[in-house]
Amino acid sequence: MREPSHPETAAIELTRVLYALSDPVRLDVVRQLDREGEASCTALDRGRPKSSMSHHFRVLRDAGVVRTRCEGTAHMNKLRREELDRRFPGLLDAVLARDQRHNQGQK
Amino acid sequence: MREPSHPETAAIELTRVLYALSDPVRLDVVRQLDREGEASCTALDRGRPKSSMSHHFRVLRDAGVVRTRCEGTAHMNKLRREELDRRFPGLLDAVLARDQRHNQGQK
DNA sequence: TCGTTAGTTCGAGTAGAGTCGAACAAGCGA
DNA sequence: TCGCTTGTTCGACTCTACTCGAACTAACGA
Repeated sequence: MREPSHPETAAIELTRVLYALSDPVRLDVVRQLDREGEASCTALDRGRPKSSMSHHFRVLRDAGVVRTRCEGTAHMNKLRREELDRRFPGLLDAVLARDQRHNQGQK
Repeated sequence: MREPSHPETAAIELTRVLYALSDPVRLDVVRQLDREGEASCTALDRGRPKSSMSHHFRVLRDAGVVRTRCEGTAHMNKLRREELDRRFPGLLDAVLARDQRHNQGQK
């Protein structure tokens, strides 16, 4: 299991990012990464099967939303914050900020 | 063909909006609406079949991204800008701003 | 080297999208 | 009322996603 491939910043596509973020499970993962910084796949699965999570991480990786780094047997994931901010200024802020308001104010 | 139903502002869901915007055809429609204000379905179809466009407008409507108003036989669509801005501040700006940069800088 | 742990890959099942032609419905003008 | 125009709905097709168990692979420690 060598380091998985990631798109370069310039190759990150808006529609793919939006698509990656449009799934509740993946949005949840992104939220957690935003709060907790870097985390392994298992730490973010909330009890969901490994194979399902592996699928979602792949989508997030391929879209350029997260970067995965191998550390022993664990795969550490983190948001590609700066790169995304540079490429789509304000997008992640809007998605995640809204999220917090949603969690606090509405529920 | 009475006025189609639209979700209330408070009922607009982030994941559905992101999903609606993640399709190139729909994103293109949203771009055009952003530039041109209000427009009929035909004016935005770029030669695509009516049934396909009808599908996309439905997705955009159901997600709360556009509002459709009947005017004679035509259906006029417009972005629900203010409502979206209120519910997800900065989201549409990020999506559309990036869009323009993309169109200008890259193409 | 043998487990153990952490993820990936595969395969199958199910559901949902996008595409498009054809038929339908509604409003308008002649 | 008869067309014409504009969209919607329906049905069929194809493709892709999500889900999850099972098998596999890689790294680490004892």
